[in-house]
Amino acid sequence: MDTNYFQTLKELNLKATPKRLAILEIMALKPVYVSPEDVWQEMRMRFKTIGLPTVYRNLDELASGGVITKIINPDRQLYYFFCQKKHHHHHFICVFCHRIEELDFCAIREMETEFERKTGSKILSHIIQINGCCKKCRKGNP
Amino acid sequence: MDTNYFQTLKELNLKATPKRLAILEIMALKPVYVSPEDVWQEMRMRFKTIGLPTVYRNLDELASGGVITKIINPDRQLYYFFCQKKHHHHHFICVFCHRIEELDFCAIREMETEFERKTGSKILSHIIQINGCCKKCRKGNP
DNA sequence: TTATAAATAAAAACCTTTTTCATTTACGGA
DNA sequence: TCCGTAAATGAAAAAGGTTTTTATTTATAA
Ligand SMILES: [Mn+2]
Ligand SMILES: [Mn+2]
Ligand SMILES: [Zn+2]
Ligand SMILES: [Zn+2]
Repeated sequence: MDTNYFQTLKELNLKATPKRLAILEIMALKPVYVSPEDVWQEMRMRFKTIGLPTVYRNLDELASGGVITKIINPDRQLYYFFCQKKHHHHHFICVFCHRIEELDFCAIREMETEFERKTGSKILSHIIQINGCCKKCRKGNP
Repeated sequence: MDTNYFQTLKELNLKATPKRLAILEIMALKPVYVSPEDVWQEMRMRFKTIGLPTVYRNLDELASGGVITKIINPDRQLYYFFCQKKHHHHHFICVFCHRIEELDFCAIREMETEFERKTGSKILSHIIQINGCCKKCRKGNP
């Protein structure tokens, strides 16, 4: 894991502010996905003044830069996770404790049973969704 | 496609109100996923009084009953779709026009290229996420 | 050290979704 | 068919997460 967050921020053309560095440190340590509110709570222990909008903005910027990843949760709120894996992969998320297991495979049904046996987890549902731009919309979009 | 929506509602122990029937009719015709607001706009053409909360409530009930399906959209708002397929399957969604293609396969990477070639769509991203309850949380949950 | 653009705090605004509650409606049983 | 009752609805307000606005502060390149 790369811990030169100053460098990380420079590469995104973002100023290396103490608060940004702290957000990266906080995120990198967590084996769970977190809400902006979660991050804010931790930030408040480190800084006497830290606004929630600052946390929202920074998390959004870091996600746009690909440093952290947005996590889809059934509650449709914002969550982020600092992935260790850099190649294409997916996640098992626990919607109760927010713990994440990073997965290397991509097909689903076939391995559900084996996955449950190996990890002791109970799979409640899975999401597979392909997002894109249909034929009609390609005329004038991405 | 089953169009006996009166029967559909009875099976869910829901009263067959004109508004519920209209919502089902509206949903069943659409090849796109829709927001509660979208449905409300159509309902307003059919009823002089129709509250947005009624639309939200009914869509939620229908989704709980498995009649319609929640669609995950990157904007994290509520969307629903009336699936034609009844077995386990997934969707290609166009985030521009909300058109949906119902898919029969489950693995992803392998077929992206073929899918794009066949349909003329451009896949921008895909979501695979397994939701569940981890080993630790199973002690006291689902 | 200084100039400048970028980042921030605080407050308010925003917007989707949910709740509350009084009124109306569907419908099973008389 | 008529009633009684639980369910459904409309209107209004509230909730709650997220974003915008603006004045001030800060990082950093020159
Ligand atoms: Mn990951
Ligand atoms: Mn479908
Ligand atoms: Zn499209
Ligand atoms: Zn868990």
